[in-house]
Amino acid sequence: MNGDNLTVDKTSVIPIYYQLFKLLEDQIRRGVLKPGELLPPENEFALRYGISRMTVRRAISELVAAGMVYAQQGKGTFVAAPKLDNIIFEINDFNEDVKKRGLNYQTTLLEAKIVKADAKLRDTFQITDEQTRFLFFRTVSSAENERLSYEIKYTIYSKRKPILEAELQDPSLPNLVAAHTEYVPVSSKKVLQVAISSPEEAQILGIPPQSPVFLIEQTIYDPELKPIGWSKAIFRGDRYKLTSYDGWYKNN
Amino acid sequence: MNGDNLTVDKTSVIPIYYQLFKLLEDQIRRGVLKPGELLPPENEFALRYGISRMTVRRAISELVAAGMVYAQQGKGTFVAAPKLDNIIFEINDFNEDVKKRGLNYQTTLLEAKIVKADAKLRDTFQITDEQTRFLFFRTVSSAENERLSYEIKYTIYSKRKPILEAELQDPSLPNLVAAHTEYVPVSSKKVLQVAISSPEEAQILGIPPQSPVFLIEQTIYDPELKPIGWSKAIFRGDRYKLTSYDGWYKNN
DNA sequence: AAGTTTGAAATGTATAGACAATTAAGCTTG
DNA sequence: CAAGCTTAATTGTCTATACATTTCAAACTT
Repeated sequence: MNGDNLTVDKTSVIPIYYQLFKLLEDQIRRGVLKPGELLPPENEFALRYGISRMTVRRAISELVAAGMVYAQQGKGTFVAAPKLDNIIFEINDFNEDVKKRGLNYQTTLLEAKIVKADAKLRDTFQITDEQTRFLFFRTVSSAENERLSYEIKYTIYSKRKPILEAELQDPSLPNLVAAHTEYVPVSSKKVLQVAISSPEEAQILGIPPQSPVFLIEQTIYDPELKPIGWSKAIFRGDRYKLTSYDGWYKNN
Repeated sequence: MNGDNLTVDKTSVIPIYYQLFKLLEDQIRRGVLKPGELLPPENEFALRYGISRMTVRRAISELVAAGMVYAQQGKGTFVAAPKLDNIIFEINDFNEDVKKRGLNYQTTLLEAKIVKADAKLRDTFQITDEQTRFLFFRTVSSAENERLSYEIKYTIYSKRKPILEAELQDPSLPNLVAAHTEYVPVSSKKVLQVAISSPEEAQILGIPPQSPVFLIEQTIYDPELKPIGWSKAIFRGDRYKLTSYDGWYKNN
């Protein structure tokens, strides 16, 4: 019941290395093995469980990959101290957050058109050709008839593909770029700021002007680091908060 | 010069698996191998370079761990599509950000004392004992004589260790918890919000009241998920922005 | 023509063994 | 005693091999 299975089953369909990995992971999560502590040597595990040292190494390397232990040649393998200051989330988490609360969530397309590059756009995309065409999207997401976020997106328009309703299912910037350009998106830069809503944004979101909002700008690049997509998203500060967990929480 | 070394050197001190890993990583980063593409089978690599298949597997498993390829039993190994919507940063990045700009950065201790739990504190720490004592810290960080962030921190005070000037070198919450409690910090929850500065915060930071700020609350837990530390940090919205890169940017 | 079987190709797991590299402790020697 | 040497312990790399599992398509059967 308590998961204290201190053996491995060599006949199980579950790989031996995985059984051993889970066994050790569990002991670390529960604090039986504490940060800084020395693990038994690989050969002892091999002997104790009647398995090959390479199999033991496989289990331990999974722990290393998970950041739960670190090995020092000549010394041994130690339980690591968890990194607790990381904050990890996805841009999508902003919306997942709302969906999780079971609200009726939807994204509406306000506008989609093909535009030529103005000076500002040419600058962000580092191009000089005034004829280059871009796809432009404006969307609003809302829950329970309340508007929560507003987003504008630009991508280079190099395929002549029509804009489909279907792709609004996942109107994320990487997706739009992949669908409408011939470039391969491989890298991305995001800048997260606090801002004060502009009159236009306030009007669209139905909030008082000068309200605090999250502002996320994202730029997407191809392998040559050429910008191929850019977006700016505004999230209502009074409706969104981001929660991030890490470390070795117990999950069982 | 261009890193196009398509061989591995079996006599090098650099491990073979690592050479092969770098070789493939480079081709993926540069777009020679594109997302979705099929890699040659492991046996072909082994034959081509005159190395063992297990060594090839080691190289590929590093690529898998890096999220750059994925393997499907029976089918083959494919180049992955990079995840571009992740936002990853550390709480410390708020300050690193400022330090990077080469500014004279420093953290000042405003107050440090031992307090007994009031009702609100007992609630966040989920305890009933009114006698439990806490360490309380208030710090301000500034650059070029301008105050940028304000932070209050609480940790359970179970060791009788005096508060040292030294530990203000790294006054991060996980650090303080480790130094002053007997609990082992293994897990953490962070909530990031936009807020409007309170009169007190505005006064301390020297900004107009009602200014937009980042608010980060962090709770630190022991293996039993008992809260052992809590902090609230306020960052000036007009001075901080967070930048996050991911995907397969070229780094050479 | 439709369904079934078979087999080749690919990745996944496991083993036993050899040797390299690093560390720390004990020993030797000047 | 200090410096250097030796050795045991431990993790790191690499090989060759065997068999399992999954996928897919070709061959075969009905």
